[in-house]
Amino acid sequence: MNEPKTGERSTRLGDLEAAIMNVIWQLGEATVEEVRAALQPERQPAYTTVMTVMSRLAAKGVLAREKLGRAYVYRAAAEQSEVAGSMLSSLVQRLYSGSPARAIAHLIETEQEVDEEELERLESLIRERRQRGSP
Amino acid sequence: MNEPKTGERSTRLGDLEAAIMNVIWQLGEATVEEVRAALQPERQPAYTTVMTVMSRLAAKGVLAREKLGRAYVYRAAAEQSEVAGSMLSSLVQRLYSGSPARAIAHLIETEQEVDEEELERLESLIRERRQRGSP
DNA sequence: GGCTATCTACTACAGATGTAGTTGACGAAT
DNA sequence: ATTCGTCAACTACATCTGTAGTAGATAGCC
Repeated sequence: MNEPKTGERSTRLGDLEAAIMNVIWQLGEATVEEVRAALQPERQPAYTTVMTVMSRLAAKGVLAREKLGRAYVYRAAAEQSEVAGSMLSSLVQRLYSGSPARAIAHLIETEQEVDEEELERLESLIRERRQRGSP
Repeated sequence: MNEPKTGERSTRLGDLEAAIMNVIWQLGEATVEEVRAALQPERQPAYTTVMTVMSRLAAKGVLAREKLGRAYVYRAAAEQSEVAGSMLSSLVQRLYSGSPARAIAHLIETEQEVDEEELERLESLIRERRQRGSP
């Protein structure tokens, strides 16, 4: 007696769940075993653990599954940008109370993996944003 | 029998916890009742709920408390930038697998509260970052 | 000095998540 | 067909978080 479908639940993902979704987004589709193998070596949960979590993700509607032979093949039912975006926005909302600038600043300042190319891309995004104006 | 102190636990905060920390960071210090009053009107949990969560935050070392008269006065034991930063980094790590640029892009593109002034500030941060080079 | 308001401490419980074992079905190998 | 490996389903349990009631201490009021 609840609605499972079309909406977007809060889509709050835990650590393992996020890690699994990441694998799926990267591989396009994968079986439980493939996901398990693709997880960080440090984090190699039991097969059944991965399966349980993936089932739950499917139940939540974030993953879709299809029986292929004996095993299920899982695909993402929600886009990375959608899920990640909503979680990111929500975190910014909660921790930076609606001031994303500080969050962005933190990322620019502290994250390692930002190379020149990306800096340029960000600059052009800023220009675009400015163009768009701030109503 | 575990070590509570100097380290930084994962400092993973839930929704209510984050909301409470936000109030504390803004007010500097506050009692349970003050925090409760300062929470969004939509979200007005019972007094005891706020107290329980604040006690837990104190136990985690994110809040410090001091008895003032009959009530405790709570202060932050961790800085906003520290906690928020680590949670943000961890989320980016988990959901953008170490590619913060996409996360930043998302924020620049979708968040409402980014005004001209902030855009400029971000640009100068990017310039600084470039200066620093990418080791 | 009781009555009442205000606080903290203790206790409880539900939902989400991580973790994993057990069981049973099914298909392959011999 | 017997055995073995693979997989899903079910079950279980621990931890974290949100939520809140109850009990007990205490201070101020009359």
